[in-house]
Amino acid sequence: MVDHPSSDAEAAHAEVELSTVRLQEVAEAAGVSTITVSRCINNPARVSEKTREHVLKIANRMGYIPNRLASSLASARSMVIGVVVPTIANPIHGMVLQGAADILEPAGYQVLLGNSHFSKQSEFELVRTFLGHRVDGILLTGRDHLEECLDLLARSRTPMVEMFDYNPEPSDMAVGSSNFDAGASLGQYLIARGRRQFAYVGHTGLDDSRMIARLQGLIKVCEAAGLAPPRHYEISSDPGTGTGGEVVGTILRDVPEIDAVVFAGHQVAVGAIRYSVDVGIAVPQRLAIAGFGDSPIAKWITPSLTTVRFPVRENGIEAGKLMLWRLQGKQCKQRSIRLGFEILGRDSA
Amino acid sequence: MVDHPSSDAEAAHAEVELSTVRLQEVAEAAGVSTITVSRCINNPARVSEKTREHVLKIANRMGYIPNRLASSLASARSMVIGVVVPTIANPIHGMVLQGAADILEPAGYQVLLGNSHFSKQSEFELVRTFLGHRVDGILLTGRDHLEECLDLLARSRTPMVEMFDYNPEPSDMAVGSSNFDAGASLGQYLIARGRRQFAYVGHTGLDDSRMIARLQGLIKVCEAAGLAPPRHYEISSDPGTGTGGEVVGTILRDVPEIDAVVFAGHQVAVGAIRYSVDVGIAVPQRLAIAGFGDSPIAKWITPSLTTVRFPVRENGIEAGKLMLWRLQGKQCKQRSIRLGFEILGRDSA
DNA sequence: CTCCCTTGTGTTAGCGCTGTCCATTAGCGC
DNA sequence: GCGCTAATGGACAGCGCTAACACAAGGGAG
Repeated sequence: MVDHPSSDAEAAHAEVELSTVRLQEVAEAAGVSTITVSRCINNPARVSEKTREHVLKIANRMGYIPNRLASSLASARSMVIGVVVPTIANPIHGMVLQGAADILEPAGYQVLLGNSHFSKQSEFELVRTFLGHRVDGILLTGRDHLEECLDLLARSRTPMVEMFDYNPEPSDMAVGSSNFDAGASLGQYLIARGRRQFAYVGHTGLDDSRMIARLQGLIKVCEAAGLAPPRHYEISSDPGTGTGGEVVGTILRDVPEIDAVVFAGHQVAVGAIRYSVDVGIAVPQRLAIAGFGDSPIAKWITPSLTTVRFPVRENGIEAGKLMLWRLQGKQCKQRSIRLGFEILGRDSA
Repeated sequence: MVDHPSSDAEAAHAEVELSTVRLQEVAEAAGVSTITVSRCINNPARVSEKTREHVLKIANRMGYIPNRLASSLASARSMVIGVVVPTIANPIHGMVLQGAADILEPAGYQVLLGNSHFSKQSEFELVRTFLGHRVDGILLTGRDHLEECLDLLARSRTPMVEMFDYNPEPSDMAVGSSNFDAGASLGQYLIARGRRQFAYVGHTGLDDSRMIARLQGLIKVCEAAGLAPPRHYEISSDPGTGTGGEVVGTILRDVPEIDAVVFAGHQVAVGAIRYSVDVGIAVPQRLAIAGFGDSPIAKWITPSLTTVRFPVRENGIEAGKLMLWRLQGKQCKQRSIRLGFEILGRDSA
């Protein structure tokens, strides 16, 4: 190990142009080979403590920032996880993402984000892009994907977790609550409280598979209770144009006997409560209103909204953990994690 | 250009193991050099149409996905933008991010996300990490950063946009509304409606500089109107432990003459309205309540919250545009973009 | 004193792609 | 025929890092 009396001056100069500080410069300044510097950073155990300290001190002083592109290329590990959400503007997905990031970042992984805008085609293209970046893993939202997308993922052998929907037979790994069960439980809750004739309102801003699963759960309990199946409506819920409470009017005009409306989401359900109160429909006396998903609005509206709470943040956390397990080569205990949910019985139903 | 009768068979085989399809394989299958394939993808104009079509068809058939790590390393452009937000679980930042992504993704850039959890130190570390990934640009939230962080950014010559706060003298580029002006305008609005004695409640979940700028605007108009400066309170607003409406009680006990409370955020203000209604403080007759930032809850609570709406999504969009301009080498018209805001006068003040 | 194993460090050969420079060809006017 | 330009494609040398192997030194067992 050679002593470099001039190394301080060199370091000061190097700091001016960060881009020029390479592993090799650090190695020269420290009087060791490049691989030793590399090991000091990535595999400290394989270097003697004395060398490590010396090298790291110099690397630090020179303001060395390892080039992860080069490192990833050489090692075939990018330390990046690609995450596809429908839209990050929806706080639900923000919370999932936060949960995942809170697990992945401390482990040294960075999150590459993509918004699919509820398009499976866009999702596929994002997956392609992510694979181009050679991400070490991919987190997808929902269980409904393009065949080609799953194919590509499988062929590329990139670990993948489907979030937000329970899937006992995932194409790789999955974590989420059962939307079917949630629909069934909410239905049971309503039936137990005397409701007999349901409408179900699906809407944009939620992917089809989850919407349908919730409906199917509802259908099942209706059947089991000997009730008519729920009337199925479909609306758009662009935040700008209001949340489509008007559908309540339509429903009651169509089928006056309906005494409970279940909305696929909570925002829309809140809009429906507003509307009903405004036009004088008594909630819950005349009409029960319920939804899926929770938020402060659901709690604070009058009457407050009966809804199903999903453990959103936990979903991201568990997805991150599954991914980490896989990446660290540990034998996965299970490929699919089932999360619960909770019926929040409030005033609207 | 040689004809390869067996190229189809080769392609089928290659598809099995995606990881082995390299530029060179495509080049061989197409009977051209690697650089020609590269140009077909990145610089189509430099290749004759005939060659391009032929090459792209083969690349497609082989399921070739360019390795962006290698490409970035060789070209010194990663097509990745790093974005640091305090927490993506907050829908405000989700919407900003969405705006930015909606501009950047169509231009071929991907977003690498980092959560600083309101810590400037974490922000700095994320910036270091991002620079390690050789991002082409960085978007930060707020105008308050570690000195070292700005230094590093400047030395690395990485384009950077500060979002969410107007800054006429940004260290690189900036976009946002003036929080000082927003505070002043809200103050004027309240004074015009007869309020004379203010309290201002800052809270966690918002960085200091914005909170203080809003307060300073308020102080200015109080002075100008010959009123006493606002009383300054500070609370924590962890979503779990409620939104601290109790501070209203404290304030009125401290200084009963206070007739208007301005909250640094809207969630907390909504909590304060709830509390006031519950304990029988007449809003707005006895006490005006106002906040900054808008959301459905602010509108739907009774009484509805008077607040300041910032153009959140536009913030992200403009930040993305600024970044793109810079990256495309166009002369920036301006380094700092000032966005407006809107006083939403509702029932609470 | 050899053998072998462990520990620490170095050498070599890429990872997959693109910038730069150069070679070839064709088309044109004189 | 010549030189000129423009269009097209190729050879080569890296980008900055690490996996794999090589090698030296030291220590314990036989």
